[in-house]
Amino acid sequence: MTADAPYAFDGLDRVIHEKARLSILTSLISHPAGLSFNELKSLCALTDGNLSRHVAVLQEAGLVAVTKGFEGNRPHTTCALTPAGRQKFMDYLNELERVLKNAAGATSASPSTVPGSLKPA
Amino acid sequence: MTADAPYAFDGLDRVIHEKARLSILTSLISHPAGLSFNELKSLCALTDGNLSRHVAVLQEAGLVAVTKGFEGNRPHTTCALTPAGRQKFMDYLNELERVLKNAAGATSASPSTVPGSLKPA
DNA sequence: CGTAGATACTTTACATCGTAAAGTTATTTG
DNA sequence: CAAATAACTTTACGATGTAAAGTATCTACG
Repeated sequence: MTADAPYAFDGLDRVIHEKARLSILTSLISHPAGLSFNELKSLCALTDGNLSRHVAVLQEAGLVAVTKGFEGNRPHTTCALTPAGRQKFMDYLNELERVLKNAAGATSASPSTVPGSLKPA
Repeated sequence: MTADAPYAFDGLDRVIHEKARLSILTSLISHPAGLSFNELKSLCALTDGNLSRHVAVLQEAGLVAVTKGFEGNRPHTTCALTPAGRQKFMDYLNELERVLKNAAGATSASPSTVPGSLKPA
């Protein structure tokens, strides 16, 4: 009797669930070789300050690795998913799929539902 | 050239995307006849105050209809999706599916990606 | 040569927001 | 009638997302 809340979605990690960071992570998983600061900026449509902060959060959480170097003589930051980050993101995606299935199941089906009938199927 | 940020996910409405509210909306779409305050509380594993606030937000956004009445002689609040809420939630779910497809596509495929090759497939 | 503008970020500062704790009103129970 | 329970609501605080300003370096122009 501890908790069987079917719609609680505990697996939706806060760090990942945030929209901007979800964008960043999706970009990165699609580009395993990593992406530069500016590439991320345009792919995700984020401002400089915004991206900087979110990347820092992801780095502190150990989800992305940030490499600061120089391209020519200008600073050049590259970001890539860490193995752990990739794993956690996959876990998150699994939970997302669960959300989607839960919701999608109800959307077209069940033309009528009685008030008393909790806990669907 | 205004913006073609493929990973921006503009459709992820803030009001819906929040974890607790996502729980509530998923609960409600699965129970079209509506749910009581307490049913929602246990389905979503939220505290009283928490649920109260989130429901208020959803109501102000026009996504859920809140009906306050009496069951016997105790107050009894019932929540249900509005038609608009249902529509917006469906739109959100579509965007979620896009996120999932974007990410899932990259997870198993593409054993190597060259740094220069942006804009996948 | 110097200065105005661009590039690549970082830092600060504010304002919003989620959450827990306390408060409210009414109603049972001992 | 006092204490406990029920069903919420309000307040208060801390965390967090975002925009604006700041920093440092480099390039182009006159």
